Amino acid sequence: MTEADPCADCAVRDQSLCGSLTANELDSLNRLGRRRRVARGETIAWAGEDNIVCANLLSGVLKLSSAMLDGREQTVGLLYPADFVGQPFADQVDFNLTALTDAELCVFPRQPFEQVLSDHARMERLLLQRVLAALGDARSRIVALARRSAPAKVAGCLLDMADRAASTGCRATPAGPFTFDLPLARGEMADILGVTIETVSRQMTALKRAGIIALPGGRAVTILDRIALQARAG
Amino acid sequence: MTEADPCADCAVRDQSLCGSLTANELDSLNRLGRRRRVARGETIAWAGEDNIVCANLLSGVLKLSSAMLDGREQTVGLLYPADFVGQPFADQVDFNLTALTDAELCVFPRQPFEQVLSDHARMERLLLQRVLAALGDARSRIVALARRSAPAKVAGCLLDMADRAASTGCRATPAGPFTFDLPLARGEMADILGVTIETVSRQMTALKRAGIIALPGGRAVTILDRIALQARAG
DNA sequence: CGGCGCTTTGACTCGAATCAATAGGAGTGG
DNA sequence: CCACTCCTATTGATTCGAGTCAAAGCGCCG
Repeated sequence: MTEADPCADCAVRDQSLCGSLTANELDSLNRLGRRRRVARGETIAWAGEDNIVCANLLSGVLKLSSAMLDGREQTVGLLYPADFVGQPFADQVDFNLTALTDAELCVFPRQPFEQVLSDHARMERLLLQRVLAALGDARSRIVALARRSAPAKVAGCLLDMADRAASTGCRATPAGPFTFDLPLARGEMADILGVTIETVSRQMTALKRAGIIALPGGRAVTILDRIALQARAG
Repeated sequence: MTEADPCADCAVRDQSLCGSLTANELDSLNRLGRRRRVARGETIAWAGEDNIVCANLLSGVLKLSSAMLDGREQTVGLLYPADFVGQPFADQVDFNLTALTDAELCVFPRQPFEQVLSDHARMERLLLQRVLAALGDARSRIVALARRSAPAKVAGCLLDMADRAASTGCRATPAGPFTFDLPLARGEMADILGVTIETVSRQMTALKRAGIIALPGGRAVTILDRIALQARAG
């Protein structure tokens, strides 16, 4: 091979779909995969375009979203490192795919990737399980969007983000104060929760005034009273 | 075989996952499958229960739903004939599964069914494609629930139901008046759309007064002006 | 006929959107 | 270092849509 093994330094080798493959089998994907960096805010694919690629997300956070006619936007899902990105077997892309932070992808052309799926049943099985999990996640999100009040949405979002942050380093005592950086701007939270920026902002200040969270500055959030936050998440 | 081939009279033989199997291969499922009838309103599985079975839906309409603490309910998906029912690989059921109409299922014990998936890659592939489609559907539903007004939700629901009815017999001229039976009571529409019964009722009468639909009685709905209905669906 | 469940309608309330300033904060250039 | 700008976030005043509460109306079946 003229090229160094691109998987050797892969941060998500064991967490991603590739974890189902032996070093040997990985070769077939190796030949297909190309690293790609995207900057915060960059849109990787637009809804309605031809569906060209799939990928593994190596680092960063991506969002899947749908744009309304009136310019508003609704986020339908978030993608984190080791998540699979893309829609196999679809001719067109259904949702915009945008980087919320700087991110790095391992990109595969879609159709050859589908062939790899056919050749590696364990990988297809793993993908099926991930898609089933994503389906469960999307359905839970339906319930939250349709039935929760704005305070509950914001509290729930903060808890989700805190759990996500806790599971990727920066662990602290689960009961005590816990500080982390939101990967989301207010507007992005609003797009996820199906409310306006102003509503998110108001709920955040309400939580701050209630002594449940603190906002030390920047994108940092400190959870002072997790129990109270969970109570508000309904 | 002591038992007559249960697939011989299956109404959805070619539309369901079983369509991927040859008559020979079908034997392995045949041995697992049992027909089950459920009555309108009957709940087949409760969220939180052990996940025992998967199934193909032969006839009728089922809903997947989540119950709120306060007694309200949110429907997260509908299932139609030939749809696959259940969550392979999950230990617990995530959502209540309830019959909206009298229905008939072809039920498989979950774990043996998973083995059949492993043995029949074409079938697993087909399931993957269906789950991907369900994911896209759930995400579209997220957008509709989070961002559409009540009039748009009701109009959109009627169009969905009309399309579904049109594709299963009772076809009429696409432009002219088109009458069909809603499989849903008002309360069920409300649970799907994330609004109250009263709101659904008001929107229906608003559409009737605008001359866009007629309500001939029972569960029948006539679409008089599809264009206007589409306009309201946003 | 009477009761029960579903639907419609009305009056009122309340929560979140909208409209409109104002305030921070990061980066730039004088 | 400070003034300026741009962008995001916060805060306030007001509106509007959908929820809530309450009361009929209707159809169905015993």
